[in-house]
Amino acid sequence: MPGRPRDPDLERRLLAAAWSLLQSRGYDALTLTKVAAEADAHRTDVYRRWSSKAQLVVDVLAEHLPPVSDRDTGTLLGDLRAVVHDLAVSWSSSWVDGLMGLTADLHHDPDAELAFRAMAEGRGEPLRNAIVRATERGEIRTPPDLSLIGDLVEGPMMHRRMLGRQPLTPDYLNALAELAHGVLTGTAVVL
Amino acid sequence: MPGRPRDPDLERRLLAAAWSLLQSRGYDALTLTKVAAEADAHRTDVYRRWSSKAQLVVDVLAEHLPPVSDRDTGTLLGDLRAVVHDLAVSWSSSWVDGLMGLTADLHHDPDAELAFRAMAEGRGEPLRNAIVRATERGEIRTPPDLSLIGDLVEGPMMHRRMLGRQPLTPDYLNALAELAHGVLTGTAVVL
DNA sequence: CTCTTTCGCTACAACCTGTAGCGTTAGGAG
DNA sequence: CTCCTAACGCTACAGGTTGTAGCGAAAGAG
Repeated sequence: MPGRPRDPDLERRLLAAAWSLLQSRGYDALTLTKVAAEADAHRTDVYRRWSSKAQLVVDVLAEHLPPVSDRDTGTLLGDLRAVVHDLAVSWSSSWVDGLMGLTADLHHDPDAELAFRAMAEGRGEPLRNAIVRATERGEIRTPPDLSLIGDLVEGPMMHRRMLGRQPLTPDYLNALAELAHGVLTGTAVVL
Repeated sequence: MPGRPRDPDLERRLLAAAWSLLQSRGYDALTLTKVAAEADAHRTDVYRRWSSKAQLVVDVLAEHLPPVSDRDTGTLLGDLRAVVHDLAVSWSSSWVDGLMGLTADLHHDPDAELAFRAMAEGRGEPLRNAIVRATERGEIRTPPDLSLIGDLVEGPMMHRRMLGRQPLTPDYLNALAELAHGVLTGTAVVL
């Protein structure tokens, strides 16, 4: 390919600047103008790489989101507790405030939405794997509706953080894990 | 109070214009400039009444959100189904897309956030009342964590609509109602 | 060495926001 | 009926963001 190659350092600086601004000011206050300024670059450099603020932020999140563990604890309940805990770390971060703004933008940005969904999908894999393991172990009889379970695990914490703006306490997360466990195994849930 | 009284018709026109724009274009595309234009008024008229776009939209929503029924069906499960169904109507509306943008703005708008929370709080009352009735009926032994139950009922549908962007089917809603019923009564949930 | 693409930089039109200021007007207070 | 005050109609401004365009200069690929 002829032509001057892209400067990888410039890209790195822009991503770092975006991440920094995302943490300190939040998504809404994050501006491509400010990103460029913080990266000591030009606004046009940002537009040359990302077609929108949402695209940029999705890339930034994919790079910095704390991972969801996928280790086998030996029991379904243990796995669920691990997954719930790791998801809660992300939902407890200060920048989740901005997640609302991001998902709002995704509605007019099909490409960014696709990238975002791919990322979200990947973060749901540990939960699905835990269910597969539990099924092989015999802890689960009938195969569950994975989509519903996903909503069930992440939905309440999303609701609590975004609308209720309350913290996710260990007790709360434990209740969530036991709830999912009860639903998956068909046993009574005692909270 | 001396002085020229406010024009109630002007207020009505502005609210109607905002509601119209909110439905057709969504929250993000809604602009105080456009609201004023659509209402055949001046931008300053909007600023004189609401201090921000979020405040205006909260007022609009309070006026137009479909209500949540609070009637006694005779059984906890029936009440839960009714409440879940009514909540789902709101979460299925097209403008929920804009809810993300609104809640994003609420973060820098304490007054609007307060008004929004008051509204959200009110919409949670039918659920709480249903639990009270079920407790008096003897369907519920130990008083549940109302906050958790609220997250449990509304969280999954919020998650499904906002992140998954999937529809809320009758089966899905029924599963949600039975889930809440199982948790409240301490019985096994069979989905 | 040449050619192509990126880069640095400036500039532009378009839009929205929030505030200010001005006469004008309507209606309550007296 | 006459004040007097606040709302109204309207214009204007400063500040910010967006997206795009264009240019010469630089850096590698071929």
